[in-house]
Amino acid sequence: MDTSVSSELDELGDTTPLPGLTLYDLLDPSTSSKEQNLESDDNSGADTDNKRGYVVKKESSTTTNELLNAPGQKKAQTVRILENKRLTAPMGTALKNMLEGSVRVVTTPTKTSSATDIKILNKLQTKPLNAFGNAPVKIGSTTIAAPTTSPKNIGGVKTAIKISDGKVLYLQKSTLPVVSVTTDRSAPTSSNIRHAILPKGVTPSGTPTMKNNASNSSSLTVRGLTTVETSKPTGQSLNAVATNESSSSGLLKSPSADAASIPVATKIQVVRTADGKLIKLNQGSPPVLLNAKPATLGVRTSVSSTQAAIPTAILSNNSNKLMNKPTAQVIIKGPLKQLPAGASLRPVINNSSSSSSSSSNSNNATTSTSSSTIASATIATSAGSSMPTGKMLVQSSTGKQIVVASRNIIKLSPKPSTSTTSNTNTTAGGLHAIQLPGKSGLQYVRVLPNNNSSSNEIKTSPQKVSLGRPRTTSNNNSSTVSVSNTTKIVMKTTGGSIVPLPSMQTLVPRRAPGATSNAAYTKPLSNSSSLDAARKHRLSDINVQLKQLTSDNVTDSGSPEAKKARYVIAMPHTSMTSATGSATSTASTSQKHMQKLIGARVPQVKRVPVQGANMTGSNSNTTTRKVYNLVTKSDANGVKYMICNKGGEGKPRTVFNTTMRRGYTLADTKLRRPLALAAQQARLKQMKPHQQRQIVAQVKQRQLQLQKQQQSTITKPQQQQQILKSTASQDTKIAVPSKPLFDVLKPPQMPVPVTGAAAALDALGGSRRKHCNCSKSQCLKLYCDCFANGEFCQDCTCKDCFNNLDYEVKRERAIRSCLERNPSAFKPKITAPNSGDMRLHNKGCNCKRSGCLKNYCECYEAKIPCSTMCKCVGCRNMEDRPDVDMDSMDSLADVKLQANKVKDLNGTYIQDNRSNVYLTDDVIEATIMCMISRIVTHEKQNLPIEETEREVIEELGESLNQIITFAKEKNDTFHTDDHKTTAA
DNA sequence: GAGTTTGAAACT
DNA sequence: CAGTTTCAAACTC
Repeated sequence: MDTSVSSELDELGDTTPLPGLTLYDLLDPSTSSKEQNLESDDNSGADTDNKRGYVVKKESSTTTNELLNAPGQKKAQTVRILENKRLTAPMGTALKNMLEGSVRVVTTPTKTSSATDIKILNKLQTKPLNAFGNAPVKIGSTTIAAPTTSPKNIGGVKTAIKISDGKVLYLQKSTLPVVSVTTDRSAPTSSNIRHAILPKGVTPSGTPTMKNNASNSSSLTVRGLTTVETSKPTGQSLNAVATNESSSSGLLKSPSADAASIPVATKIQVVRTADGKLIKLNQGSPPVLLNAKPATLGVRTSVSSTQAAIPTAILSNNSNKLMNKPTAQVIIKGPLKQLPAGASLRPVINNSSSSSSSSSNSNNATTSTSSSTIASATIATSAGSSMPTGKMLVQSSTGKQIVVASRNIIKLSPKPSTSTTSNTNTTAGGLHAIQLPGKSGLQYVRVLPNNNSSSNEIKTSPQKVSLGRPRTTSNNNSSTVSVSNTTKIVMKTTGGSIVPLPSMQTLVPRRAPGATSNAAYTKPLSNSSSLDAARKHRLSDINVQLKQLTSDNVTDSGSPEAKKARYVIAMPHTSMTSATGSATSTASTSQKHMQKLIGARVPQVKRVPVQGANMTGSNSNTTTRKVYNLVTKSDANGVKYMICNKGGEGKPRTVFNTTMRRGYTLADTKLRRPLALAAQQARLKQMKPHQQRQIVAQVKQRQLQLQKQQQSTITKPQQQQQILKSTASQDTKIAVPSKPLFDVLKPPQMPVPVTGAAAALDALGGSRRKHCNCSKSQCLKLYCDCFANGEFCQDCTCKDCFNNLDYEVKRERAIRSCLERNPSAFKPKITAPNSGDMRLHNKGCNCKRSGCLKNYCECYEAKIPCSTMCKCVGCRNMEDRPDVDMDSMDSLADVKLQANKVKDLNGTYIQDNRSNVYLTDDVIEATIMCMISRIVTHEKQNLPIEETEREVIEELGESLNQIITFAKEKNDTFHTDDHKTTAA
């Protein structure tokens, strides 16, 4: 399948946004020579947890772009998108669905089967594998099971594993195809046990039931495991983070299973092998092994579980047969069988939930393996020597097997979900829309052919991995991500923003030395080989770091580099914070800070109502549902794009009556209003490829800007505390800046094109503010409004424009330069300190001659009054008052202007100071005294300061009114006298 | 449309 | 940080 944009547009044609599915992670144990460090790490559980995910000891400052462009770079890209978690309006429904965890999975009609598609890029392993029981079980390079029995085994077969909550898991190596792991909260009684057959020493965790195919002699079946703690004598919890995530991650709990019978599913973070090594099963994410989540793995399956639906990783063949399965299965197969030559390399890792699913399209032969089990995964592990290190065999339910590098498997996030319904639909264009429990939107996944033949890895199939994962923070946002071993990714939002993601790393602000809380938004500083860096910079790492961000006990264990986040596309989750009642978001923190900066004064100006502005004060939580279709696409240059289709909220538009100058369009998210996703998609379809790329790149631009902003936002200690506080309450929720990233990523909100400003419409149909006309700045300076707004120049009349994808390097350099000069360069200039507050210019204007009554003035242009932040001279752009209309003020201004322009005898204008006649010292003093009198009166009455302030201002207004009236009268007299004089 | 004005951005 | 220059939009004619 070609990954043309057009086809992707078709995919995007499905308008229903998916719940926050995000590209979560790539499971890459094999590549982690660095992970070996972790494996051998015998540190305490806390340390282990802290270090989780910090696989990379040496960070590379190499930008993603560079990495992606590195020749021969075929590593699967790990991208994490922290989506904006705002709920779509109506919030009630969306939030409810989200909280309930309902997820609907829909597949595109073009494909016979629906499946989240994962492109397997690795070489095919043709070697037969040893039986599972005879060889170490490996996933990737990680050995999850050793052939030898450990002293902990019970009867030489079972291994008792104590989990963090006191449960005991018995891991038993069995020759039987299915191994059961039982968990018992108190004792290894058989009654209250869940079975999973695991090799000794292997402690799978909170993962979907992994059941091998019947054909497989040796397999792992892990059901409903909770966070697993090895029975290491140290007793140190290896999974500190995961322990309390059961509610949020809700991995395995099936709807039918009650809490008593089924332990709360949690995710395994670390597993200790028989040889005593600690194996990191995943990085900060609940998913085990394949990272497949129990509930949600099954596309099209409706999983009803009190626990949150888990992200699903689906490896499916092009037919996507498994997608139609109502069940979510992840099968891990032990021995790898020799694949027949030419055999289809389309592995399917299908996760199906046994829960009550109402999937309408269950065409799959695969059925849920167990009623209670949430999901099963079929994965052929590289058994012993037969399987190359870092490879695993993935077998579909149809029996097809493929050897893949584990790093090419995208790990889905363990998003818990409580809803029980899931629907699957098939959309045209091969796009599969899935709805996950707890998600009100749809996630689209798609199988795309791998066109990159230059990869040194054998491509198993022309498939592309499209994985989405619900975030741990519930949201309505969904994202479809297609990941392939491409060099460049572009994210495109249906909102009209398309961002190239090749240099996602660059989007992450540099991490300040010693900074901890903002580590997630930092990028590595050090330079290293592109290959290593690319591999290192994985979403999983980010996940861990983000998770770490949520922890107050962030330590500096390991190298400082270890904590640097990579490839973070932070998606603020404001909605969830409010939905969950968690702490305030970063944005609110920032707003508070801004409010402090501007002081108590909060102008109540209503002189120029902003049309379309969401002044209802509705929180930003309620609006966003997005679908991020991260589909790699290669252009002529080999640049691949990840299209992020933001649904729900749609393309934002500026609601201003007039066009806004630079900076305003990024401002208040409340000003953005949703645009029908379908309309956006339709517009996008109409776009030409280069236009689409442009838009995609814009998203990146905005991401970069927002990342920078977010970094600066969270640097303040109190803000960090707030973040930590909020995130701590959210368990697995990742602390991300509350300001929705994709609000920023959105195209600037422009006035709805009412007239023939069609030219102002951007490619996505959204109104485009205007077109720049830069001639000397190359559109790479803030002079250029397009650049300043994070947009690419489109249909502009600029000269020598570098503000496009063709000059991305220069562009990014320019962006950095701007940010170096002013970290807030791309921040919104106009923001509202609090919801419902009057917007204010953050920096204030500096007008000298315009009186702030011309569009030269940014405040005036933004239709907001000048504030104390302004340094303007002769400002007349002041707050409006009910009793003083601006017309009067304008009249006064006119009087002044007229008075100042008095022709002398030669006919030239001379300065006339009569305008100052009205504002004598006495008048001013009297006015001030009146105001002071108000203050004194109020103080005596102990009235609120707000009221005092209000009345003082009113007093001032009244005084000005009188002055104006007087001035007008005098002016009339003046003109009359002047006329009489002239006549005389 | 050309020229002027203006103020933010950039520079020194 | 202040002053100057550059720049592009806003404005005027």
